[in-house]
Amino acid sequence: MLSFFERVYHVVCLIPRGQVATYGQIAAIVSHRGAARTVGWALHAIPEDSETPWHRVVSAQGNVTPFVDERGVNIQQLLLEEEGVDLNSQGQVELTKHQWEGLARTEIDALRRQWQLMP
DNA sequence: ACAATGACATAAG
DNA sequence: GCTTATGCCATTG
Repeated sequence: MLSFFERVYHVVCLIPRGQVATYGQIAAIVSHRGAARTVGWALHAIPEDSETPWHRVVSAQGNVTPFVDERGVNIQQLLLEEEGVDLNSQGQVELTKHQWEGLARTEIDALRRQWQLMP
């Protein structure tokens, strides 16, 4: 039985390069609707050497995290731009262009079965 | 067991 | 547009 965090990481790894997903989207897959906050918590807990593409997760408005490094550079924005995801003047991802379509019902069900989640 | 925390979401004013 | 308030849920102290 994978922990909630591990499930989050698993799903985040499914987000294709050049696309982004919202916290709510992830939450809807790994748990019930409403676990969005915990998803954020899970991402916050990601070790830096992890290969999980956490930068492909943004808020429902397309906002990236306010986290910046010592030089004030927004890591997430940088990583996204490297993948060809453009942000508007307000530093938001254009969800209409880059939002991940998510998983098909059948795929979600398969994952849930794999995780032994009872809906 | 309980309260607090969090990189959220949604609805209402 | 904005600011609140409320719901949500796993983890941690």
